Amino acid sequence: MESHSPNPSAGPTRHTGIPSNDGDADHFCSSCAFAEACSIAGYGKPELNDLHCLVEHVGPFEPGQRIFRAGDAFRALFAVRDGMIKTTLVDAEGREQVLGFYLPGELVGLDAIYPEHYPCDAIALETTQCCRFSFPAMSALAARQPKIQQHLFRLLSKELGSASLLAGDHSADERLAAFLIDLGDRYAARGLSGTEFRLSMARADIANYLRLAAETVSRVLGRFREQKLIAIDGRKVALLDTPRLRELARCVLNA
Amino acid sequence: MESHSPNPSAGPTRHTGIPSNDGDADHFCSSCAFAEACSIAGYGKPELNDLHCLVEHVGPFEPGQRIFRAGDAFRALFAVRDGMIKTTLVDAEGREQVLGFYLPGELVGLDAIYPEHYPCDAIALETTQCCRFSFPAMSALAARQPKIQQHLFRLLSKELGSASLLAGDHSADERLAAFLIDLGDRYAARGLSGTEFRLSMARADIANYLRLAAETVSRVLGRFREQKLIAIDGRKVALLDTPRLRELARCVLNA
DNA sequence: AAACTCTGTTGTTCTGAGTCAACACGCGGC
DNA sequence: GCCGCGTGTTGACTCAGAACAACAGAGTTT
Repeated sequence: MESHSPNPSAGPTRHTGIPSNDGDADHFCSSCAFAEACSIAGYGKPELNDLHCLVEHVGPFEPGQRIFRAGDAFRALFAVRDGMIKTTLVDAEGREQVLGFYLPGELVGLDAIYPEHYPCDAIALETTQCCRFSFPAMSALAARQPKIQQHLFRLLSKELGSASLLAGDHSADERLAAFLIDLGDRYAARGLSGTEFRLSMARADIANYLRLAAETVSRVLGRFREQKLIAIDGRKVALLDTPRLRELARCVLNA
Repeated sequence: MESHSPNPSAGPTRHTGIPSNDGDADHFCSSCAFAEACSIAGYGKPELNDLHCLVEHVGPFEPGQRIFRAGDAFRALFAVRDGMIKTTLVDAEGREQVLGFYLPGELVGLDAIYPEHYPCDAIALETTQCCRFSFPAMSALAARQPKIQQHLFRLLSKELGSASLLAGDHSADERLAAFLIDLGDRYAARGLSGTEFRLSMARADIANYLRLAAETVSRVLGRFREQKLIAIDGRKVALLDTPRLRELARCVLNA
């Protein structure tokens, strides 16, 4: 592990309901996957309370710890509050396959609804805290609150659209440019810098996610640096020439 | 076009509601994407009527005709009644990318919910008839009928899971074996033969869908024939050794 | 029946990315 | 300090599949 938290509490801790002393709740909630649903429902109204009552804070999870495992019964969706999660599939031959990376505000577990079991492992990449949304409670609420139902449909459909992107056959350069631009855009949507951020995942994870060899990722990032497209030092990256990167990424990202 | 229907009516025809003389309605509905939702609701009950009232039969569409185009406003989901549909994305460079093939009973358009516009073209590969489900009416019904809401969540989640499959990095042999096995399984789920069926799409479409060159598809199919895994004549294919094919496909298909 | 088009197959060459291997760096433990 | 370990970078070689090209068969058109 690159950085190991000095926090002595090894396992995840659980808080039922919303702690009253949660100072950053408002900040987090404003960029959470359900922010839109909440604001439509109207802060302070009973509907919002309904939504908050089915939420549970879980964590912290230390790097490498699993939030859920492939095969576990599906009970809940998880929104990342802080940190980062990767989801991985282990295929018949035992090879790991990275399906996605989830930033704060994003929702993990939507692909578990149909099989009713999580199809993949969810693994913390950094010290990570989550909101746990009970899915039965969530569906019940969605049935009463059309806006929330609509929101869930949209979240599912959105993930469906982005899943198609990685599927195309693109060069290593295009894939990496798209990866960096996409991460940047997602950080920006969260209100953080979209041009300077930390890659929480190892090069091998990036490579696996993009279906490339780790060596190829190294080489392409090196070339991008030579071409002054990015500055990169370890896991700290800065996008220097977003227009050219976006141009490279265009055929991957745009539908 | 390989086979051109002699049907003189060029454009798609529309029937509002369910024609009373639709002899095969029951047969089709029993294998449609909403069959489960209908049977849960209970045939003959008012809920089923609700569902049927928001359905419209559209078609026939002739091969090459579009059911919807990328960019069209999203109003409805389409279930294939008869024939076959491919969905294709046209990227910035104008290159076509096949996203999926849809058999009778399957639902097209779920990826349009989020963007509120169809992200891709839907093109008939054979003379094709569809059921058109108005999405606003569908959501309204889902809000009243939790089972139907649940069913839609499941359909979305299912498609999300299968989208991950093609994303893996697999050899041409594995991809083609998985493609054939998957098609067979889907035909079988529909009540048709899972080992002998027609490939409605051109080799170039298969290749594009699997992110291979058309020549590679030809060669691999030829090799499969030599190895007596399949018998293939033009677009008619028979799976001769499903166990071995399934073994080949294993790391692609199984999660 | 010749010319054309569309689809599919086969042969040859070429290349992007994988694989194997060596090595550099930072970090924690002894 | 030294060692081991995980992570990342770089170089040399290999290979699966792409690209290019030629051609065959089946329909259509003239």
